[in-house]
Amino acid sequence: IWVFFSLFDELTEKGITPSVHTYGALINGFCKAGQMEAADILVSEMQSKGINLNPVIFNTLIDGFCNKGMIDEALNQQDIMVKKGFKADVFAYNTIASGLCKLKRHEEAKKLLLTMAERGVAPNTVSFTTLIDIHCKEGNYVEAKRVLSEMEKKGEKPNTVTYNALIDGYIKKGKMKEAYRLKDEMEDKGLMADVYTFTSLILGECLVGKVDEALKLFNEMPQKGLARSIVTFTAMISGLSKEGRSDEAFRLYDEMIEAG
RNA sequence: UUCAUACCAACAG
Repeated sequence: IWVFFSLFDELTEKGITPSVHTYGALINGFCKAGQMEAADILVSEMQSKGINLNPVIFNTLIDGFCNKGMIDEALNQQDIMVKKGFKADVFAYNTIASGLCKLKRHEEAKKLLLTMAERGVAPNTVSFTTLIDIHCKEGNYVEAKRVLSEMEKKGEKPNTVTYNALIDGYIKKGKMKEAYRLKDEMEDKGLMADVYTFTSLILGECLVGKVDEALKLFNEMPQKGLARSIVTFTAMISGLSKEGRSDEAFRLYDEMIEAG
């Protein structure tokens, strides 16, 4: 980090002034790495150079603090943003809601997502998807499905992430038929099932003890041009081993290592 | 330049 800052200072001493976007990208990098102190330094630097902060920068900081579980500091940033004359936008709300979710503060997250409209910020696809995901994680796929209809009624289009969140809610409850139905539904809408969709379905089949069905999905992925992730492999491997099929599990393990 | 989805871990029970 200190190497970075000295190089960065050198650049600016040579009269190269980074743009807001450059700062934004750097701040985002530090936020993603959890280096909020470094992000803060860049923000101060921008201000001392008279570069105006924008809502994106604030949202980036809010996300960084949320991912560290520092909701209070995130809210503080939102406060500063508002005091600077920016409105808390849909990104800010979505980010804080998902931050609350990570801390298992589901009720507060739901309340935020349900009241943002009254506060003049229209929920978008991400907002609804977050809400769907919360209901699913609480095991309430019925309510989650209702939110899907609601968002469509309001003209917000569900995307692959929306369906994936919903499908995961169904498989966790062993509702495989309905999960496949949702997959068909998304494909009918031109949304392609991705590695998340398949991994959830594989996990679901394992949970209901249909490991062969899971294997079918697992083998279908490469044929569809989908790369299986480490998560896909571990789900499949643990499904096999729970059924006592350790030889197949080990074979997949080796395959996974070879594939990198 | 910013937000949402899959496996797994921990104290306690």
